[in-house]
Amino acid sequence: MAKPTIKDIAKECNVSLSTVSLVLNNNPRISEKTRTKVLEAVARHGYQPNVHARGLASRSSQAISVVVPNVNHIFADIYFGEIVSGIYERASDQGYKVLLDIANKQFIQTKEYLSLLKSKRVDGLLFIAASLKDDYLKDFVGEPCFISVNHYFPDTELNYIAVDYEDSARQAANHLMELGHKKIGLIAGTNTYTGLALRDAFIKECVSHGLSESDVPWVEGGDRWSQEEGYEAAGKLLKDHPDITAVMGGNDRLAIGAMAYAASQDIDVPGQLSVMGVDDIPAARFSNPSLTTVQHRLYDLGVLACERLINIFKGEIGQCHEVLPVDLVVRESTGPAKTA
Amino acid sequence: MAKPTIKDIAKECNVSLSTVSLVLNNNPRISEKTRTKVLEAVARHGYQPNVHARGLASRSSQAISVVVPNVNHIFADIYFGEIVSGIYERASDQGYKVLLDIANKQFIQTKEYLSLLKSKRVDGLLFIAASLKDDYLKDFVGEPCFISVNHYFPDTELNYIAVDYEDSARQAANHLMELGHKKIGLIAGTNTYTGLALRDAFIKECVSHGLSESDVPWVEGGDRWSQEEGYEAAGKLLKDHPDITAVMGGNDRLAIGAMAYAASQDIDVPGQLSVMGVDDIPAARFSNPSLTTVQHRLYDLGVLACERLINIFKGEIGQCHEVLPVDLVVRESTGPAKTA
DNA sequence: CCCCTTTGTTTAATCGCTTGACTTGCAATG
DNA sequence: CATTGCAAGTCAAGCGATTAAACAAAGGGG
Repeated sequence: MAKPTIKDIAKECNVSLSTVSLVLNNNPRISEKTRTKVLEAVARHGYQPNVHARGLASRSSQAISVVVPNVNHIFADIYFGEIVSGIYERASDQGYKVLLDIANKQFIQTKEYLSLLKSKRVDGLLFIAASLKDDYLKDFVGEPCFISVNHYFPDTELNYIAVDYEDSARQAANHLMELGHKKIGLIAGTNTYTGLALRDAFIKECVSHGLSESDVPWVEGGDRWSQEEGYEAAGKLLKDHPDITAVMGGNDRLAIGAMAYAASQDIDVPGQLSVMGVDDIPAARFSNPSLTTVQHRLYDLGVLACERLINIFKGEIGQCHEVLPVDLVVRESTGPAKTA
Repeated sequence: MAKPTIKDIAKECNVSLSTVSLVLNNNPRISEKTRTKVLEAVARHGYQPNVHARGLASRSSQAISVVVPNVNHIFADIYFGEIVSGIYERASDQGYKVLLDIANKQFIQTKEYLSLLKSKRVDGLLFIAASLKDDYLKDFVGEPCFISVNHYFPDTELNYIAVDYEDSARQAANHLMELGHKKIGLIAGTNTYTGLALRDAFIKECVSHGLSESDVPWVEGGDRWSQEEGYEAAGKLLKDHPDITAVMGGNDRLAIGAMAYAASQDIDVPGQLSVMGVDDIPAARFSNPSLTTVQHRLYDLGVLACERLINIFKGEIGQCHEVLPVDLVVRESTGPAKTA
């Protein structure tokens, strides 16, 4: 029989349509006997309920969309892969499918992110790490079926979930200050609010421990948060402020770039210069010297983001403004400040 | 009005349900006048047809699933990102949505890849580069709504589309032989049929130009096709065959690893040893020396894979067994064989 | 002036499932 | 013994579109 329907199963079992449906939805009102009878017939025919009929009647599609930025080679960055994997994990074990969307011009101009919801294609959206200029996300204010992942917009009520960039900054600042560093250069990515938050929190923490703002000079890391940009930025930083004894990178790749610059100038790390980053990407462990950093569990972030979205679907929570703890990971690239 | 339906639009325009539907589906039998009247109402209400109602009635879902292997940090490899981006591009401009699936244990054991089709969740599937042991793909023999991307199974009728690994091998072999190399080491990934095809074609080409099989020793590259594995493999190769003057990597990462090994042993590339790879990943251009390689246009592969699948949906083609041309890219890492 | 096309629109059947309201049979209760 | 309560099912009304087939009006040819 081609494509059996619920009707075929019902007929074969001598029960009504609705009984089959109830069995399939684990309704407790069905006796164990009929239940197994039905399930056997289902297995025998390899029956799969039609997802559209189901979605139409139940007005939910058991699917979410994951939106990633339209960056060239987006997935070259482990960052997204990790989060997406986490999302996929939780989604599939909760019976949700994952749609992939890329926030390209068409997606934004046609407001496809809203169409997806209106057309019931998905029950909700997860936006991964947009940048400062993605203000179209404001369309989602008041819309519960949406969470911004690892990004947030100050002064809005948008749902978000992110790792704690401010605490990352504080832990990093304290680690360096405890090692005696009194003049610390910062390479900051400033095209995201989380990047800005990291920069500001870092400087603030330093100042609150007695350093002055001029003891914490910072330079722009660039939009791609890349190793190459870190290399450049470190050069600028050390040229303008030859007396800094430590460099803090806005992420690990910037930090690794900074170490590469140090190596190119025969500056010993950590002997003459301490360097640290944020994220704990795999490369951080294998760099030479291995990189001290603040670990962000991005896979877990993905898992949790998905979980919160589903929590919202189920009405278990009404909104989501959550921040995940981070951990300092001390490796070889940081050491006591050299005494002048 | 909450969530307008086709009925609301029809009422407002004083036309029937079907008229609106016909307009929405660009049926030419509707007059220009009614068409614009309807479209205006649609725009006014921000109406979006319910995807489930549509799918139920039209028995198609305008969505495809892209299945990637369950590899840790899968997206760390640019490889997949490129193909997926290409697929997304063509899918969205043809009005198809893209579902992301990961071929993990659950996905395979529950035969979810079949359920997706049976439940009409998607109209078709694109499997990206599975490995030798993924024989469950045989379930798709005779199933048109499926294409294996950059991978194929010999002796089956499975649809596939892939870059030309055999020609890659031939071009590489000829490039090295033209430079005078007479003893060439090969680092081969052997956990995919394409990897095996590359290895066999490379050796065959060399032999057909007068080398003997012992002039083309090969070692296993490992399952991850990684730089680290390339480093190891190069060591083994050069230890067992100190007289080789060139190394061919099964992909760029293996080749870059081999170059790293050469550097660690103060072997000059290309002065003492030529090294080349396959793929032309971005890093190939930036390695030192820059890497000679065979370019695989993976983004284009993704675009075409998606196009072929849609061709099949439309009945424009019945099957797909296609191979994409590749191009030799000569850079700095290969040179004339050193004369003994 | 009648019949036949053509063009534009409507009618109505369907797609396959969910779900609140209703039935039935039977054991327990007062 | 009539009544109540409950467990296990069934009924039937949607859900919101698509799409043959039917139909009405307008034009065209003889």
